[in-house]
Amino acid sequence: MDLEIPITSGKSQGSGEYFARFGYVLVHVLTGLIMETFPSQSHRGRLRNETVTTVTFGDSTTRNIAIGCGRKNQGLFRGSAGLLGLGGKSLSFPSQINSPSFSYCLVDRYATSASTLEFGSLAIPSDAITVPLLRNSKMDTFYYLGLTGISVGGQMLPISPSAFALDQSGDGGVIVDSGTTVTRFRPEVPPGIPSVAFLFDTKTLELPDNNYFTKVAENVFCLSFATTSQRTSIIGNTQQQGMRVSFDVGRSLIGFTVVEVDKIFEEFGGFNLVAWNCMISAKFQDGNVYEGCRLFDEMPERNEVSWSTLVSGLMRYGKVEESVLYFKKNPFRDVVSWTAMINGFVKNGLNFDGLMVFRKMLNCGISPNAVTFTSVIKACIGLSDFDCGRSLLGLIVRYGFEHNVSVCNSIITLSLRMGETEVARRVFDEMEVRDVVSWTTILDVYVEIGELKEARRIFETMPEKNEVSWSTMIARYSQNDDAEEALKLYNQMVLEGFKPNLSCFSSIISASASLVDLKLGMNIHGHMIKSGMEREVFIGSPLIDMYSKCGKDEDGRRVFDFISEKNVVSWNSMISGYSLNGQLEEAEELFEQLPKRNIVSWNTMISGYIQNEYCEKVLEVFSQMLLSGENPNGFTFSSVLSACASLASLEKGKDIHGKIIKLGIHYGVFIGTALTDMYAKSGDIKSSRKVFKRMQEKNEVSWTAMIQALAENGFAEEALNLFEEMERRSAVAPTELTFSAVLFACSHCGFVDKAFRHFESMERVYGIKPKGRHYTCLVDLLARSGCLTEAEELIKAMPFQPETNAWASLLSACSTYNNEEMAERTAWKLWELSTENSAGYVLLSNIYASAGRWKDVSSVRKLMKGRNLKKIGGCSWIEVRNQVHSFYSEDGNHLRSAEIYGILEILMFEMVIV
DNA sequence: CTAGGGTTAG
Repeated sequence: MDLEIPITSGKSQGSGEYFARFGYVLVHVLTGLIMETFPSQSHRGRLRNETVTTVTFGDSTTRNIAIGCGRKNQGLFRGSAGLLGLGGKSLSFPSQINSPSFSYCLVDRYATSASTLEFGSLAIPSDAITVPLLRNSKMDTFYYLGLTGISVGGQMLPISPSAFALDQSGDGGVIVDSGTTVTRFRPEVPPGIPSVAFLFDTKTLELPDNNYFTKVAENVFCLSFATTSQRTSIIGNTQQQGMRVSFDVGRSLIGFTVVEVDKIFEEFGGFNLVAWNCMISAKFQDGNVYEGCRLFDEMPERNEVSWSTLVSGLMRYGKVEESVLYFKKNPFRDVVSWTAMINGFVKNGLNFDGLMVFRKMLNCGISPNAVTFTSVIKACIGLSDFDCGRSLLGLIVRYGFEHNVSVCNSIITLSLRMGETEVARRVFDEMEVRDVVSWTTILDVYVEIGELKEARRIFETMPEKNEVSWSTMIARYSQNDDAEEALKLYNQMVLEGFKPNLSCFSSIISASASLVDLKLGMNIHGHMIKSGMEREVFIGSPLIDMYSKCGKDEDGRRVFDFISEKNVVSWNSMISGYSLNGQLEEAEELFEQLPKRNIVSWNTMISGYIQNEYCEKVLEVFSQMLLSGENPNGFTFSSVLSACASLASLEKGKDIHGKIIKLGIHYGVFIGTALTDMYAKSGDIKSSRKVFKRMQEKNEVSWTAMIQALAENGFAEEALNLFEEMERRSAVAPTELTFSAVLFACSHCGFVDKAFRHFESMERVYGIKPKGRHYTCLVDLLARSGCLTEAEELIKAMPFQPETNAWASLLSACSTYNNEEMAERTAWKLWELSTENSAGYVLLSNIYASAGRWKDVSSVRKLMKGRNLKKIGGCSWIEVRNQVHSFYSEDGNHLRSAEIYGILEILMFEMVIV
């Protein structure tokens, strides 16, 4: 259905006039039209992402379509469905607002939370998160500015992970379209709910300037951050002064806009003292330190509340010196302001100074209260000064706060940090009144001592939970690699109406990263955006990690660029993300740019080179690292050793081993295993055995490394014995890789029966499904033992596509056992799988040659030539003074090859004589 | 009857 809505004529004229008064133009589209566009029957129960209908608005230049978000009381963010940025800090009015290619839409909040209709744009900015709330007094509805995604030609083109993740979050549909096709992301839309939408177009109409928006945003935001009582207070005040302000906690967190705040100032001569204090507090909560200070300076009179608001506000943003200065000037130094000082120091990590302030306070004759004690206890915990903590207990009793709930809560934490978990439990048990913090703290006690089951039991039975309780459990499951359980809890938490906070997001995005589930990750990313936390460093890194693990390093980069205050962890995550996706150049570039590298940065870069098989680079970076003065740790060494193993560079490996001993680094499982492997790969099996023997702690990887080491160095029986020892000890279970090594060993001894026995036990005893390489081992074993038919049958019986190596092994055995007929068959099979495998051609032609079938030899050669293949010769190399020299058979490419061949002749001559 | 300081997770 096509709908032509002329934007520059007819009905919209009135709208133009209306909005012209505000300095910009909006187009008002009435519900009727919308409901016509989306008749109720047609969209009920339909699937997501379905093209609903074709809508054309306006002419080509003013054509703007958007689709809305959220549905009231549905989805994950109940009551605030579709509200982007609500309660978040990351309000940024994008500079692109003046860019003609972008247009923005204002959408009626309730309309969109009820139905899917909005108007968007042809193009949407990539940082699609900006959402200030505006209240239009004339319409008495709330609006938000929503920027989302883009689709061109009906195809969804998410231009940022933000935009796309927004779609994925499931609690609101978003966007689409170049102007002809609207794609709806909500499965059903309840009919009959009025919708109102506004949009303004940057191409044809003037926009309000940035200042206007910034001002609106700031002030709205400021109030959105205020507590309920702060807002109630402001309303109370303004109402007293005769102004009518509508405010409904149940409906919205946003009470009013800057327009009204300004009006209050203009028409009523400003706030009274209480309202001033509220405004200052709200400014600080919003992170606007400058504005908070300005308001403080400008206010006509101040009381103790104003002063302590300022002092704590400054402390919260790390402005310790300024805060102290103001504290000194403060004429009303009461308990609260002293406590604010103590806590401010503690917040900034200056625990000792906090305690000093406490002492000074006592010296000044000010009596501490319960809040003071909670702060001082925190300082002791921060300092790990448990003697001080103990002496505080006496003071608490003297001032009579031993039954105070908050003080007891702090004592529980103190006891936990002191390692006195039983004391913690006793304090908890003896409390007469417990609050949600008490329960959460005792929950944490069990989580900390690793009694997750007991913690879970407490969690299930505690009388009240808050978001910290949920976070505690979720974080722990996530840390214990139980991502599924973490997610289950997360979903449950959201369903029960709790809003995930920063720390919860951090855990849950790590969990989804470990599941490598992009859709899930984006879903959660969408929640983050809607909570306005997208720019936080704390969730940025796991988010980068998630995108990178899912192969979306570019999206990871967008997240990275978007973090407002990056730290070294963010940089490391991004570097690791790039190398995970093979983008080593980008990783290197970032590594170079990284302002301050830490040990993890170096390790990340090193393991990046390993993953991408640039082993020489590893040693290079490692020496750079030593030069820079950074001390390598266990991770560094195990990576560097594995590089040495790949290079089969015994000299380097020994050198590294020496460094490890010199630095006195403890031989953990990782280093031990890496050493075992390195020595084995470099051919020094004796040292390999020695290291393995000395390892105090061994895991399945260590055992596997040793078994493989023995098998590959011709000690197959010893390898098998070691495996049996491993099975007997049953402390560690063999893995897939262990079995590869074991079968390899069997194959080298010709132990057919043993091999089949182990192979069979894989699934039966250990529940490991055999993979291609295990079958290949068996095929190889059968073929080498001359059981060609059995080998061929095994290949055919494999439950999946056999590896090319399986065919190659068989072919090679056909050659050994002169089975021409099977060789031909096998060679063709091999070529079917891989035309580039030159070994097949060579083998077959050799078989023909030995049978005297010269015609066939030449046809195979021709075939090989026609496919542009060359025989890959065997290659040997030797390491001399840190340089690897490699040689092929009859190779004359080496710079000093004349000399080399000369020496070789002398050697040969001497060998003959001896 | 409204305004300032605090405890739990990461």
